[in-house]
This record gives sequence, C-alpha cells and structure tokens, in this order.
Amino acid sequence: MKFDSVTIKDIAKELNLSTSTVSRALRGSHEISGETKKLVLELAEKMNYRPNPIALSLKERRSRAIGVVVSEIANNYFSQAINGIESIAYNRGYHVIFTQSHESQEREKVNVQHLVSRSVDGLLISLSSETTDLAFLKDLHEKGFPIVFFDRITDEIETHKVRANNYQGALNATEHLIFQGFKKIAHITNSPFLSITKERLDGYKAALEKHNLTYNESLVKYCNHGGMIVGEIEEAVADLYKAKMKPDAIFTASDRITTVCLDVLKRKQKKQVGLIGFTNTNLGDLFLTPLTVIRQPAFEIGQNATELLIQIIESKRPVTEFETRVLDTELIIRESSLKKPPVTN
Amino acid sequence: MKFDSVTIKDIAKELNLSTSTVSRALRGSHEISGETKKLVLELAEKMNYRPNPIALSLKERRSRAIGVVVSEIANNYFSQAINGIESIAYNRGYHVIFTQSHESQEREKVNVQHLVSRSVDGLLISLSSETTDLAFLKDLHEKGFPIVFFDRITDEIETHKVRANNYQGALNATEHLIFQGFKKIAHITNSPFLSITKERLDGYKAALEKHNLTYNESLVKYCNHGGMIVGEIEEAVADLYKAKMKPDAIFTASDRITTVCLDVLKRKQKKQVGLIGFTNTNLGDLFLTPLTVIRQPAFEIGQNATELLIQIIESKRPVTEFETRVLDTELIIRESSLKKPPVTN
DNA sequence: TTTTTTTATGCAATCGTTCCCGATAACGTG
DNA sequence: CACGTTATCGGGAACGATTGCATAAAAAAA
Repeated sequence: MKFDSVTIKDIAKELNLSTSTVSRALRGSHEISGETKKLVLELAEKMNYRPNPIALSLKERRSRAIGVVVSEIANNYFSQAINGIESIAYNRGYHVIFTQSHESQEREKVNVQHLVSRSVDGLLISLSSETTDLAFLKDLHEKGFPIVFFDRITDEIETHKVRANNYQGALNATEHLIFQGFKKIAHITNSPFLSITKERLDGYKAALEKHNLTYNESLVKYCNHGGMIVGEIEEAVADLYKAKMKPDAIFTASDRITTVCLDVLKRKQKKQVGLIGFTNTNLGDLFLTPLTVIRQPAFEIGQNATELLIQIIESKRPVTEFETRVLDTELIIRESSLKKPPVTN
Repeated sequence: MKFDSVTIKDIAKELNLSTSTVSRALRGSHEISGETKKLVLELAEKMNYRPNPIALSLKERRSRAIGVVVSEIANNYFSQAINGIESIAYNRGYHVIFTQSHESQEREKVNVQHLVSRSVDGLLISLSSETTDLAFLKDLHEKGFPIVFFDRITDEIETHKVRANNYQGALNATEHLIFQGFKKIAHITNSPFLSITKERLDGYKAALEKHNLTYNESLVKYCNHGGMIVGEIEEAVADLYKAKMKPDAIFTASDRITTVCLDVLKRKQKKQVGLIGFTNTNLGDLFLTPLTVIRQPAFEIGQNATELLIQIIESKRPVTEFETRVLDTELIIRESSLKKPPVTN
C-alpha cells in the first residue's frame, strides 16, 4: 500500500505556477509577490501540504534525526536517559531513533551502520559490554561524523563525553559500607572492557585503601555479559561464597546486577549481607530489604549528551575542542546497607 | 558538519562506467558481464559503499521503517513489547522508530504526524490514556495508511489489533482473591477512556457476579493520567479508605499503579490487604511482600502486532479483512494476594 | 557476406525539493 | 530613446538510486 501525499507540484499545477515559485512562496521568499504568496499559502493549507522530509534529507544531506545506541531499553538507567535525550531533541526539532545492542558488539556495529546509512545527523552511544573493537566508530569519527559518548565511554576516541562520577559514587558507597562496620566487601561488576567498570572499581579500591582495608582480588567478580545472563550473576555470588574469604557485604555495579543479586541473596537466605548497588530503580523502598542505591542523574546525562551532540551537528566548522561532562551521583541509604545485629544460627 | 559518503557515482567515475551499469552490477543483474560485475563489486567493497536509503525511500516511496507510539518506554510492559517489535522488524528488514506520548493526547498526535511525515511505512500504536479524539488517526487510516493497534486499542477504527485477554486476566485475578476469602475487593484502574480499562473492569465485575458478590462502584477508582502522577494513585487509595466500605483487597490494573499502590500500602502499614496487579515486572519476588501479578505476554504481543503491520504494508491490494489477536495472560501467585491470619491491633 | 540474435552498456526519466541562473516586464534615469 | 534597476517568475540541474528503452558491438545463423 503506497500512500500519496500532496507535493509542491500539485500546488504548482493547480495554480499554473512553477514549482520554484511555489517553493519560494512557501518559505516566504521576498522575491514572490504578496498576492502569489497568499494564493500559494492558502492552497497549501487547503490541500494540507506537508513538505516531504525524505526529499529534503536527500537535498540537504541531513535528516534532523539523531541515532541512539544503548545496550537495553528495559533498564531503569537507560530509559531515564532516553527521556532526557528526547526532551532536548524535540525542543531542537530533532527526531530520535533508538536502538539496542543487547550488549552485543556485533549488534552494536550493525545498528550504528544502519543509523548512519539512514542518514542520522549524529550518534549518541553508550558502548556494549562486549565491545573491544572500536574501529568502525573511529572511522566514522575521523570522517567527521558527529558522535557523543555517554555513560560507557572510551578513551580511544576524542569527542564530547558525558558520564556520572562513577569513581566518587563507588567510593562513597564503599565507604558507607565501611562506616557501617563491614570489612569484607565484595564487588560484583560489569565487563572489564567498560569504562564504568574501571571507574567504579577504582573508587572501590580507593575507599578500601583510605580505610586501611586490603584489596582482595577474589572479592571482585566480573559479569562479561553485563548481567544479561542471569546465570553469570548467580555464578559470581556462588563463587564469592565458595572462596575462603566470604564477603560480609556486596557492592554491585549495575541495575540488573543489583536486582538479580538481591534475588540470589534472598534465595540463599543471606540476610546479614550488606548490599548497595548502582541502580536507578524507583522501587528501592519496596523490596523485602529496602535497597540502598547509588543513583545516577540519568535524565540529565541524556540531556547533556544531546546538547553537546546538537552543538557539533550544527557547528559550521569542524569541532576540535571537546569536553567531558561529569555529573554527580546520589547515595540513597536504606536498610540493605545497614549493619544488622548478629544472629545465631 | 556534513558527512559525505560513497555514492554509486563515485564508483561509476572511477571505473568509467555509467551509474546504471554500476547499479545493475551491484544488484547482480544478469545483463552485466561477469568481468564488469566483479570489478564493480570489488571496488564497492573497497570503498565501503552503502546504498543511500534516503534516496531509495524517495524513489520507492517507502522507507522500510515503522513507527511506534507508546505511552512510556520506562514501563515493563512496553519495554518488553518493544523488544518483541524489534525482533520481528529486524528480521524483515525494517527499522523501528519509537516515540512516547507520555499519556498525552497532544504529544501522541504530534508524534504520529511526525512519524508519518517522516514517511514511515506503517504505525504501531498503543493509545494514550488521555486520548478521546481519534480523528487524526481515522483520517490516516482512511487514506490507506497502515496502522495496527496493540494493547490499548479502539473500536472506532477497523484494522488489525493485538491485545491480551484482559477480561479473562482480570476475572482470574479477582476470582483468585475471592477464593482466598477476600470479600471487599477494590479495583484501581487506568483512565476510563482506555479499552483495557473496560475489559479489565468487566472481568472484575464478572468474577464478583459469578461468586455472588455485589459490585460496589465506590470500590473502583480511576487514574486519569494512567498513574503518571503519583498523587492520583495515592488519592485513589486514600479515598478507598475514607469510604464506609473499606477494601480488604485491591486489584490494580497497570504496571505503575501496582507498584505505587504497593508503596502506598506499605507506608500506610496496610499489611492485611490482599494485592494483585497487572504488571510485567520481573521483580515481583523481591518485594517486601512478594507480589502476585497478572503477566501479559508483552513480547509476543509486540511480535504479533509487527507481523500484522508488515503484512498490511507489503500487501499488494488494500487490506479489508482485519483480525484481532487475543493472547492469554498468566497469573503468578505470590504472597501478596494470600489471605493472612487476622491480627489484633 | 549479410542478417539476425545475443550481450553488454549507456541515456534519460523519476521521486520531491531547493536554488542558481536567466528571462520578462515595468519603471526610472540621463 | 537607450539603458540600467527592480520585482517576479520559470527553467533546469542537483541530491542518489533504479529501470525501461535504445544502441553498440560481438556472436551466431543464414
């Protein structure tokens, strides 16, 4: 089923004018008489004329659309970030096309190529946890294609970046656990390839060091699929409890890892374990043990990234000065991270 | 910053061929010699040629993109449905453009117009809770534009529709509460304009009737903003407890209403109240009181809707026979809906 | 050798829009 | 009266790709 809409030609024919005249009249050019202009405008209104954005894209070589690649929409952090992106984009007259990598490098690449070939004017991307090869993004960036990274960024490409202060967030979280009296704090985190993983790990280490606790590698577990596979988180927790040094608290590094970990702990009846996690869920209050969280300003991160991207897109000359914006996280303390009185069992 | 990519012309110039020859070689036409074909293919590969879909859209008068309008991505039901939509669309070679109405009729309309002017080939829509005026969709549909409704559908437009069996789901849920011994079952639901609201209300009523409980209007509360405003849910719960007949159980009709209601009940210390709700959260097990839910096959609903839409889009002749697919819900029983032994207080 | 057939390629139109050039007329100026 | 201005408007190329038709050369058949 094709779908015919009114074109500039239809108006031209109807009025016995040329398409150029109609085009100019529509855009209010000064070289069209007021009379003709009025005629054209009225007919256009009457025929419900809408300029064809496809034709415009072809001609102008821009689409007024920006592409977004995230790992998963069904993630509190990303869905909030998306709302931030949308809020800015709409005001500036851009469409937003969202895609999901599902933490797969391959799908990420396909999506990027898809978006680019579809002539988006720029790209907002948060890398998948699998991604190690950035060649395709580098190529694009070197050709002058506007890219802004947010959340999961990379050092390998120099452009605008927006992220949370993961180091400080992790430091605060770990320190909070230490203040509570926990001594053997485990850290279950994302794939080691991700920037956020390193930043959070560094914050975790810094807190330990600051309080004279030794860093123990066996207390750190990586989930290479970013928690997409429930099993890997279960395995991480199991490993933690198999080792000689069993944790008395766990600091988790992502939305999904946190909730799955909560579930595993519940099933394992580990009620004494302190838990704190990076997550943007709004449901922290409702859990069996209300959840202490490090909350990222996801909405604002999305907004900032979008502003920067549009800035590049609309810049007349190539942009060579880039900035990295870092936004603070928020620690919301609830019961899960509090030290419980010992029980006998 | 414009962004030049390789066109068919560049290849033609390089090889001293015409664009037509290159085009045909690229699509493997039999009327191009093997030698030329090979030359073209190799150069195209080397130059990393990608056909310009914008140009194709203009020529073919189709974009191989479908538009989706939902109320809110940050909703378990919709994010799962989106995954279903994406899974089918991807395989069939379609892009998907998601937009959010935020339960606003105005934004819904703007989004639809946006998508249409951007030449999507069809539309997948779940109506906003505010929507009463369907004129703009009717116009579109009458012009032959492919539209499929899912979840929140309408009787006013005759096209393919996909939804859950809300009636049966609500009936089962209510009946389950009745079996548990609850007698004064309240129902907090969405805007009365929505199809799902009526369907679920009818199921609720049917269960009451079946078990000889009288239907009491004061036990039914509507949230006109679909729960987007936390206050309206709080108010609904408060009203319920202000009335003479206080509920001993609550049946909630949406993702957000359910979780907010859980929160309100917790704050109000209403531990004896039975709760059951329509929600697709995966976290039901983790709540203070593990949550009994009616789960919709959101992923499959998304898939079905997409299949039907593509079927219309690719049909040679106007489609006049439409179907409505109804998928069963699943009742997952946990603690929140079980009758607790009475307490003294 | 001539005619026919086959093979391989180019030309040009098309999609909807913009915009660079020209073209025409009315008008003013020296 | 000749020429320059100005105001209006049309012609046509361009954006990137496809495709029906024409055409040239080569091969086959007569």
